[in-house]
Amino acid sequence: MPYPSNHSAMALFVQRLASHTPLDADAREALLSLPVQRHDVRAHADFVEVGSSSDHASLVAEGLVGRFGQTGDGRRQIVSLHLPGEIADLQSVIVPQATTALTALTGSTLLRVAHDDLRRVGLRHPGIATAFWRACVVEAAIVAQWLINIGQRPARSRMAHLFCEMATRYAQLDQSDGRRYRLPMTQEQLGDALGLTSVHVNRTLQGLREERLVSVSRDSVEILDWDGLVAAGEFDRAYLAAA
Amino acid sequence: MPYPSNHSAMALFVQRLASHTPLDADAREALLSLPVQRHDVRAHADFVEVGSSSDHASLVAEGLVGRFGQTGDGRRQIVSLHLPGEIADLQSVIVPQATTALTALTGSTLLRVAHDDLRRVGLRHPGIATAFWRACVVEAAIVAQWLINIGQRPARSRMAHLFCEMATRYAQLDQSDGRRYRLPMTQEQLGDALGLTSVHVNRTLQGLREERLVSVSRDSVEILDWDGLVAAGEFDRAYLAAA
DNA sequence: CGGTATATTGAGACGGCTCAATTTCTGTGG
DNA sequence: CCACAGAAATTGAGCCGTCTCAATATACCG
Repeated sequence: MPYPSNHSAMALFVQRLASHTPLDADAREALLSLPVQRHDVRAHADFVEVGSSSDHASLVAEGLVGRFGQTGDGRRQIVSLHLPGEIADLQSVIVPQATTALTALTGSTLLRVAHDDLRRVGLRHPGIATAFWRACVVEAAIVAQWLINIGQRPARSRMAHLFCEMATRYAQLDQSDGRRYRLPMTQEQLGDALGLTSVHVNRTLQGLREERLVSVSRDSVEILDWDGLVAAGEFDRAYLAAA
Repeated sequence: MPYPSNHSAMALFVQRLASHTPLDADAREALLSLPVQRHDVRAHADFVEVGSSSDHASLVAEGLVGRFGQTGDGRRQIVSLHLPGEIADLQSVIVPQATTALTALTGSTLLRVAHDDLRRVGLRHPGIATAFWRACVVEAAIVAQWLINIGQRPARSRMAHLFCEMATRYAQLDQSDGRRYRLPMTQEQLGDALGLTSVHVNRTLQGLREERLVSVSRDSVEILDWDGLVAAGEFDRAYLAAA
C-alpha cells in the first residue's frame, strides 16, 4: 500500500456513496480496489481544460478543487467546489467531453480513476450505478442553489450562504460540527465562486467580520454565530440532505 | 389511445434518450408503455412545491415548465426550463424530496410517471438507467452554464445566450433550424430566469431589437441575426451536444 | 367591453465595479 | 535568520449597470 492517503480518499468516497445507496460488501470492495493514479497539482493549476476529452475521472484526495467556466474576456465563474472524498468530474463517465474546466484552488492531490473501470463496476453492481447517478443529482442540486444565490441575493447573503454550505459539507465529511474548517481560497477565487470582484469580496468579508458572524483567514473559516450566518444567507440545508 | 399527444410526448422523450444511449426495441417499448396520468396546469401554477415529496415525475407534454427557487423576500430564480418531451424532475426518481419547485410558465399539460415504474424499468434495462443518468448530467451542464452566464455576463449577453440556448434546444427537438420558436414567457419570467428585473429585461430586449438581433413577442422568438446573437451571448453549443 | 396582466417609460438611487495605490503576507534563497 | 519578490489583501475614489418606485399604455381574456 504505497499511498495510504489514496486509500482513505477512496474509502471516504465509498462511504459517502454507501450512506445513501446501500452497497453490499462486494460492491464496496470492487470500488476500493479500483486502480488509481496519483497526481499532485500545484495551486492555480488547471488540470482539466474545457473541450478536452479524458478517459479518467479525478477523485480529490487532498486540497480543494474548483470546476469553472470562463467568459470571452477571461472572467471565471466557479461552478462547484470539491472536497476530498469527492470525484470532481463524475459526470465525465457519462459525457467525457468537458464543458467546464477543473482547477486546483490550492495545492491538491488527485487520484485518477479510469472511466472504463467506473463503468464496468457500475454495470456489475447496479447499486453503484445508482449511487453515481445520485451523486450527480446532488451536485446538480448544489449548483442550482448557487444559481439562486448568485442570481437573487446581494453579496453579503451570497457569501454567508457559501460559508454555511461549506460548513455543512465539511461536517458531513469528517463528523465535525463544521464551525471551523479549512477553505484555502484567495479572495479572488472567492469572488469567482460568488460572482463578485475580489475588491468587493474584501469589503463584504469585512462586513461579516464586523458583525461577528465569521472569522475568515487566508485558508480557513471559523463560524462565530451560526444562527446569524444562516439568517444572513437564508441557508436551508435541505438540498444537502441527500449528499 | 385516448391521448395521442401523451404518446407523442413520451415518444419524443424516448427518442431523445435513445439518440445518445442506444436502447433496444424492448427497452424503448417498456418506456412507451409506462402508464401515465395526464395533468393540465394553468399558467403561473406551481405544481411541485419546495420540500414536497412526490411519487411521480412530470413529463412535459405541452407548454413550458420552469424549475425555480425562491429567496426569503420572495424573489424567484428560475433554474431551468423544460420543453415538451423532457421530464422536468427526473432527479426526483433518485431524490424524491424537492429542493426546488416547478411552475407552469404557460398553460401546460404534464404526464405523471410513477417513480416506481421508472426505477423498475431502469433496473430491468441498464441502458435506460444510464440514459436517465445522462439526462441528469446534461441538465446539470445546462444549469452550470446558466450560472456562468448570470455570474459573469452583463444583461445583454445573458439574454442573447438564453435565446441561443433555447433555439438550439428547440432545433434538437423538432429538427427545425431554431430560427423561430415559441417561448411563452412574460418579461417578468424572463427576468426570473436571467437574474434581472422585468424593467431591465424590457430595456435590454429593446436593445437587442434595435440591434436587429432578435424579434421577441409575448410568446415567441425570432432570431434575425444568428451570428450576431451568438457573439453577443458568447454562445458555444458544446454543452448541449450531449442533450 | 371591462378588468387584469403585461409591457413600456421616466427619474433617481445604489450596489458592486474599475482603476490604482499601498500594505501585508508568504515562501524562498542566500 | 534575514532579505527579498511575488502574491494576496486592503483602501480610496469615482463610475455605471441595474434596481426601485411610479406612472402610463397596451394587450389579453372572459
